[in-house]
This record gives sequence, C-alpha cells and structure tokens, in this order.
Amino acid sequence: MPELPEIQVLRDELAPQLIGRTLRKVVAFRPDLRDPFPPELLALRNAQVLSISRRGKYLLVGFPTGSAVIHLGMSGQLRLVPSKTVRGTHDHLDLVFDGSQTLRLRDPRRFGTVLWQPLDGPLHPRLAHLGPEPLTEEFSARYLGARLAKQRRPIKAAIMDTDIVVGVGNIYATEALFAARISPLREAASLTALERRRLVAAIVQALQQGIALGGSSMRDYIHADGSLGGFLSQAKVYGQAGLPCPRCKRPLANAFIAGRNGAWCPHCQR
DNA sequence: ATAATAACCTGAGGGC
DNA sequence: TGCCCTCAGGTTATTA
Repeated sequence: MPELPEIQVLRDELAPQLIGRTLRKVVAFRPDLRDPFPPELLALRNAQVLSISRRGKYLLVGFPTGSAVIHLGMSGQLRLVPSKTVRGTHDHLDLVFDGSQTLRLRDPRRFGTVLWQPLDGPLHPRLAHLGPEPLTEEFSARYLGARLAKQRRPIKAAIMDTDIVVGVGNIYATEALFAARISPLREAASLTALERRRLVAAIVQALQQGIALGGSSMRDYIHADGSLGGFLSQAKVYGQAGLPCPRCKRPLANAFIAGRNGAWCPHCQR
C-alpha cells in the first residue's frame, strides 16, 4: 500500500495529535504480523510520546526508552479512533492513549510489521541497511551514478531497491520514469549523467506531489481520520497500460520488472 | 556477488 | 448469485 508520501502524510497528521500524549497500554489481538510484536512495546505503560518520525516507509513513534517502528506493508492502515471503538476483523494492535484515543493498526494481508528500536542500541537490522532519503541532498544524480555503476538490472528495479534509495514504490517509480522519459527496462548503469539528473528530479517531484495531494489512494490507503488521498487520480501512466500515452497518444505498454507490473510508453521513454 | 523468483496473506474485481 | 482466476501500494528468504 503506502509508499513514502503516504507515510509522510500520516506522520504529519499524527504528530500534533500524539506528541506529548501518554500511552496507557498496548493491546495485541494476535501475536504477530510479519514479525512477532516486540515485547518491549507490549510492556510499555504510561509512556509519553516524544516524537513521531519517518524513515523510508517506516513510521517511528518515539518513547523515552525507544521507538515503535511500524511498517504498513501492502494493506496496512493506522487510524486514530475513540478507544471504545469496536475492533474489526483485521485490527491487530492498539496503542491506547490518554484522552480516550487509540492508534489502531489494521492490516488485512498482514505484510506489515512492528519492530522496536531501543534508544541506546545499534540500529535495528531492518533499518541499518536502508539507503538515503530521497527528499534530502544525499540523494543526488552523483550518488546514483556511483551506486548504479556496474548494475545491469533494469533501472526500475534499482530505484525500488531500498538499499539504493528508500520510499520509492511501484506507483512513484512508474510515474517518475515516465516523467523522466526513461524506459523502466534500461540497464541501470547505462543511464547518462543527464538522465540521472532527470530521474532524481522526477522522483523528488513525484514524491512531493504525492505528499501535497495527501498520498495515493487505492483500496486500502486512508488518512488517520479515514479520508482518502488524491495522488492516484493524478497518475499519468500507472495502471493505464493499453490506454493512450498522455504525451504522444500511442498505446502504453506494460512491463513486468522486479515482480511488479508498470505501464510505460515505448515511444516517449527511452 | 548480483539478480530473478517465490513466499508471505486477504480481498476485490472480472469473466463465465 | 457464485465460482474461479488474476491481481494488488512491500519486503525478504531462497534460488540460479
């Protein structure tokens, strides 16, 4: 489900609601998602929320002893609901706060995960290998050039690899490659310096637009208050294989890369 | 070492 | 209406 913009929008919505609030207890309705729920989190009582932040597609809720690290996978949702709200079929975890509000994690497909990052400890292995944030100066055409040298896989597979750069999922990778006029099938190392500059700019632009529009919204993604995001309706090519290219009107093709389908224009994208 | 594939799950939508 | 098939925003372990 969510790519970077969805998590950023969620962070920005939750921060003013939760920072300074006190977590009363944590209630799990099953033992795990992709990983077991961390005992350190389950045992938390009367802990104040100090920060809410994002790393890639992970949402971090900071407490005095460490952070809950939440990944929504493909179908996860986090919603702030009244604590008495009846639990639904796929609601798996509640963070119960003072003020009768509960941060509730729902995830039908259960590809999501919840981890614990101790305050004084090495970075969690799931976070340690992550590449740079795309909306920082660290993610540059020069950096991409260094990382993609010798890589023969398709450029789309490379930019969706969280070791290279975090937060770029199938929708934004597809849209950014179209905007940069680069074929998703191009060998990563074959991009010219100019193309790398176009690609970095296109990724940044797509992600920023996604944030501005409140995130993409397919079946599962919703805001903390339950409303829908608007990026997908602005998509130029995602999900539109067979339909006319918005630029040249020739039909868009589909490419299956790194296990994901994506539309692209064989005429405009080289 | 690098890259493709399989796996983890449920639900929605299309075709018949 | 309902059954069967395919596909879905992500990551990681396994295979080649």
